[in-house]
Amino acid sequence: MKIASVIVDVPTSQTNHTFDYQVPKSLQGIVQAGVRVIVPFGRRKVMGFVMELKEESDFDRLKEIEEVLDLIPVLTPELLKLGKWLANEMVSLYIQTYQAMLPSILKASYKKEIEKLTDEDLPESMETIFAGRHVIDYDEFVERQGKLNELRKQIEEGNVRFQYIVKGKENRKQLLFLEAAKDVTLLEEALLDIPKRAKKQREILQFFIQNEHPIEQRILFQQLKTSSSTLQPLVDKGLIKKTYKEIYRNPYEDSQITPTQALPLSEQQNKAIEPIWQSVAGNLHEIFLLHGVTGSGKTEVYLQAIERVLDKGREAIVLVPEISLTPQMVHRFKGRFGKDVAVLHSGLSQGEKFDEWTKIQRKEVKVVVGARSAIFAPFENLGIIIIDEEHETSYKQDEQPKYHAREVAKFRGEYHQCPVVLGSATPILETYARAKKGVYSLLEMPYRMNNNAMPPVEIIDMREELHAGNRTMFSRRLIDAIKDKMDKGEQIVLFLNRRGYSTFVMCRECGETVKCPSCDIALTYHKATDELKCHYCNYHIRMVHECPTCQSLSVRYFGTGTQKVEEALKQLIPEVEIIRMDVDTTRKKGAHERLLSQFSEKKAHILLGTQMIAKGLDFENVTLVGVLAIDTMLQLPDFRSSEKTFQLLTQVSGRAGRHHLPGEVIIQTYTPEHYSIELASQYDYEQFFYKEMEMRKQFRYPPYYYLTLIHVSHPNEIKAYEVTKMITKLLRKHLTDQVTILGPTPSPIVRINNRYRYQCMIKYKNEPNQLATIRKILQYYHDEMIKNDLMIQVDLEPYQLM
DNA sequence: AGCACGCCGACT
DNA sequence: GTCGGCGTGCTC
Repeated sequence: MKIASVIVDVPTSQTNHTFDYQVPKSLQGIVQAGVRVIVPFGRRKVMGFVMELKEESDFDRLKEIEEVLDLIPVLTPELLKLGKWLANEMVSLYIQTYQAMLPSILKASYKKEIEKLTDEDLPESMETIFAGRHVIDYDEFVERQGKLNELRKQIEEGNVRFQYIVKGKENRKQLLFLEAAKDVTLLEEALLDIPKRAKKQREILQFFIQNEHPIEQRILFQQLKTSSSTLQPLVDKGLIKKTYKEIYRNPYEDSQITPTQALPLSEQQNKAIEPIWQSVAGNLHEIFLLHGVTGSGKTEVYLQAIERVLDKGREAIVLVPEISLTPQMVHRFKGRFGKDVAVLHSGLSQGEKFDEWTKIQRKEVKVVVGARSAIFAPFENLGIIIIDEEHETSYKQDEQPKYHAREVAKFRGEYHQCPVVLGSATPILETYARAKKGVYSLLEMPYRMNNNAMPPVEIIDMREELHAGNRTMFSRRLIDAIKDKMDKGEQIVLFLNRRGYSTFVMCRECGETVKCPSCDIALTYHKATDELKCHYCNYHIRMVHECPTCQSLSVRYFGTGTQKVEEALKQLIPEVEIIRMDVDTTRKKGAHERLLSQFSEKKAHILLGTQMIAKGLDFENVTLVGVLAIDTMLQLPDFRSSEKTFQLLTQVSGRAGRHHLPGEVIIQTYTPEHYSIELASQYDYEQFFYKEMEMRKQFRYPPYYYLTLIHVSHPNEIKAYEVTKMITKLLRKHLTDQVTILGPTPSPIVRINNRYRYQCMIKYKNEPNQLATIRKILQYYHDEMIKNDLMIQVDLEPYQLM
């Protein structure tokens, strides 16, 4: 096996294939499929992944692999295969797909250096840049106006050398430990030789006579109140030696985790778990939909299913939406499986993620709980994959490769012959339809634990409030209910879909709204900073008080954001304590956890927030959930808007009365008759499913048809339009007449960051030519995409039509 | 992507 | 005759 085929880290379609390299003698046996290598590529050096080893190549004059970055492959044979499949399926590049499977810290970093080889002085302009150093950065050379032709001449003359440096960025965290370098008896002898007045030295030595285990230097110094000046003589005498120990960064070090035992299962839990256990026992690949209402005890089913998997010596992946990867959730898994659990989520630093990933790679853990990308955990003996809240949009990656974790889970489940469990109270229509058809096995858990009823939902028609002269954003009913709960010492969750203070700012004289100069979207007023912010790019300006168009002073706020709700509520109920949770208050690391624990310690009456409070939270003292305005969501130009509204309402409602205290839910809306709202208030998923399926059938949407969205953007609107038009034309020409091709249409937000956005959509049932055609189109526009700032993005089975 | 090669106009 | 601009094509 002297030849390796390598996917190189050059993300273009022209290099989207393997390149063969000779494995030099010194690296034979070390280079294997799945390791990262550094290879010469043209004049440069690049990182690459070894796909396979082979004896022969079609290519002569192979170059040699220069360096191997891993001793243990970072990609298992399964992941290599998966990446290949995924890249083809998603029309993305192999290298992008493989990078997406690994912690980002494993991406190579590239540097160019200039090294001075002679003791003689270089030309003066170069000497000033070198400033006495031997090696400088090429980028620094260019930045400081270094002359390239001069550099070239010096290279030719052999006075300087030009080097490409490729490095993995990863480093393992190491700590300095001390241990005895000799036998205890020898140490005792040495103790006699140490002068009496060297008191501290004797103390240190005595410590090691009594403790044979290595100790961290920092801790020893703390304990004995000494420092390295005292230690050094002992090290010099060879009595004590320094060692480095690799440790893992432990993000959960400080939190106390109480071990838990399996809870007795309810009847419905038993019924649901039995088929999963059978599938685990028989090593059968089966896809389950666990359709259980909020509070029905799905997590306990997951935990006990995993227990069986671990008993068989196999491993488990649990995916949770990023947003609900709360400390509460992590504690449940750590409580049950202790040190066998690795946790992966975006709140971790790059280094922490890498450490958790390393534990998986080394098989030091058996269970991984994580967000989307945890689906690529490098386990080799998977026994179950669980996707909780499978309808969550965060399971679809919105960058290349635009994969959905569910599809990856199916691939891995099939590969390992193990069950995949999709859990949700409100599965997305595609999933439920498949379960109904028998493609997935449907497991129903229609009741809450302890037979708690779902909290009753009251719908308040805000139009009537307006007629009755109530111009505030709170219905009289909601205010009364809030006061009532506050009197009883119970807590309230208020949900609003908008952050900021108000949704837009408009001039009453001329009706002009203040818009972002680079995006086609109204700016949002943020009171805390007195700024207008664009939520799509990071544009922000001071609040304007004079209309930019007509110079009148009638600029007013419209719409409602979380900040404004907080303020308005404090005016109505002065004694109320509110914790506000949105992107703005949780930006800082750990803020999320801090706010939640403050609320659970009853430091506030109300938890007010956006999307992020809708999911997974479980506070026993919450008895009222209020939804302030759901209508904005229903009006979104997206075929899933009804479904998303239904899901959100159901989830928010589930936050109330989860324990002993009965709960209630109040939904304020201007469209109380909409079926999503009405059926969500009755907790009737089934009814909603049939109703929504009818709509989907009528308008040719999933699950009846598959969708592909092709999104084109360019700084010039006409160009963006023309390209999109051309693409629709090409599609119509090459695809069968069974498909519907819509477009070109402007995106819901036509301009973001000064780029105009157009799109076209393909609706199809079965279109074998589709991927090949799309690939050809991308090929056709390839040059323009690089040179002309054109962007074409392909999204198969999109989640968002924006 | 990044780099060389090659062709063309400008200028010591 | 040489330098540097950008278009074209290749990288095992």
